[in-house]
Parts: sequence; structure tokens; C-alpha cells
Amino acid sequence: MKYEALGGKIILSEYNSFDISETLECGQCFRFVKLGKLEYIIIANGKVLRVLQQDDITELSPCTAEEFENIWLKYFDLEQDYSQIKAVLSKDDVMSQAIGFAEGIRILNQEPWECLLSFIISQNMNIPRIKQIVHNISEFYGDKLDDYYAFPTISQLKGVTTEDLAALKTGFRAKYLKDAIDKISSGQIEISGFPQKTTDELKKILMSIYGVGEKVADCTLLFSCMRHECFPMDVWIRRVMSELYFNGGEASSREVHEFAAEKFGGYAGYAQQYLFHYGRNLKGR
DNA sequence: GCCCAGGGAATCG
DNA sequence: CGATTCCATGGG
Repeated sequence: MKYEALGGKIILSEYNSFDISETLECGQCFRFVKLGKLEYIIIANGKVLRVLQQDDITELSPCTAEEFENIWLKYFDLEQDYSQIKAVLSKDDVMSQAIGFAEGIRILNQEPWECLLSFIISQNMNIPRIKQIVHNISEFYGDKLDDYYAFPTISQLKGVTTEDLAALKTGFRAKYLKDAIDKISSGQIEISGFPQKTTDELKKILMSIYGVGEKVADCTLLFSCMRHECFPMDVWIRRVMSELYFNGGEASSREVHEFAAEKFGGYAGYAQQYLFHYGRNLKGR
């Protein structure tokens, strides 16, 4: 991968496995706006970033070299060698097919605070509505950035009541969000300490929040803490795994987790995302 | 009206 | 342990 700063933009070239549409539309991120086939606005890290891809080039704007190196390089997982990941996973025929369906998926490294709250909201909701609710919260509590709204900071949500949250149509999740906001804004849970902790320790900490179970914890760890061995299990991935690996038979979530850990190892998170996207788009159901 | 949605807590056996 | 039920809300 190469990059150069040019007139307030960053021009990426000589990368592999990066399709902005597949990366954003595969269900890991909720704060983006589609402008064209390969042109998107991403609202993240307190910034509005325009991404345009054409002719094997990716253009990020507005973006300085410093912002790219400090934020977006990790955000887009650009230091990972996806050809290596895909080569290992593709030894399995099913995975080979799933990867072939969307070869340009990358696992984003989002902000844990936003990612956690977003996936608390996600439970028992469909993706378009998750996007709507996250947008509602941003519009109501976040900073205005040009024509968009940043996801609110920890201090901006500190002190918000369950009723306030319910008013934004979060339903029964309002009390869950409230507990997450309380534990983090009070310092009882310190996000800044996450990188030094093991995945098991982090999962335990996240699951101590009322309304955070293993799936929401796994999503937070995979999509915002670079714990790529995590394998979030929702209704879709269970359906796909059952069909493709368990001969249509039912398997308990524990069985599927053990299977995934054994088969995909440290790449289980990547495998999960290829399978999730494949299952959701190819098989209508 | 009924079913489902990137789940999890509470309860019961 | 595993299975069931309830939780808010909107769209098909």
C-alpha cells in the first residue's frame, strides 16, 4: 500500500482487498452516507470523511497526512495483509466461496464507545433501523459537522436519563444504554485501558454492563478493539453456519463457537464477516 | 393481525 | 446447563 498527501487529500494506491462499498455495507458500521457506487461519506472519529474509489485508487478527503497516519490507517485496517488472511481461510471451500462474494471487505477499527452503544441498540432490530436510531442520537446530542452530526462524546451523554433515551425510539434498550453510559462516564469502565487487557478480560468487563451479552461484546471487540479472533453470533450467522457447516441441523452457540475457533483460529472474526455478508445477501430468506 | 429484526435478562426445569 | 418468554418498535 502506498499513500501520498495532495491538496488536502490522501491518495491511496497499490493496496489489495479494499472495496469501500462492501466494507461499509456489510453491517459493521452504521454512520455512513452513500453518494455514488464507490463514493461514501463516513462520520467517525469526530470527522466527516469522503471516500472515493476509481481505477484502483482511493481518495480520502479532507485528510492530512497526520490524520491519515493517526486515525484512518488503523480505521481501515490498512496495516493488515488481507491476501494472507484470505489465503489461509480459502483452504476451506465454503470460506473460499464466501470470500469470493465480497473480496473487498475490511474489518474496520471504530471507536469502542460508539461501537458499543450502537451494538446495544442493534439487538432485535434490523440494520436500516439501527442506522436511523444511531443517527437520531447523534443529531440530538452530537456536534454538528457541516451537514452531518458526530456521534456524541462520553461527556455529551453523561447524565442522560433512560426516558431521554427512550424518547429517541430505543425501546427496551434505553435502560441498557443508560447503564453503559453510567459505567463509562463515571470511570468505572475505562476505555483508555482496553488495549492493555486480554480479550477475555475485556469481554468480562463489557458483559458486566446490563444488556450486554456475548454477541454485543464480541461485536465491540471485533469492530473497535482489533480482537480479530472474536466471532459474533447472531441470527444470521447461526443460520449460515447451520446451512453450510452443520448440514442444516441446529447447533448450539457454544458448538458453533468451538467450531469457529478450531477452524478459523485467530482469523475467526474475518471469517465471520465474510460469512455474515454472504449469507445475508445471497440467501434471501 | 402476524412475523421478523446483527439479543439479553429473567425465570423455570 | 438448555428452553421459553418478554421486551419496544417499525416495516413487510
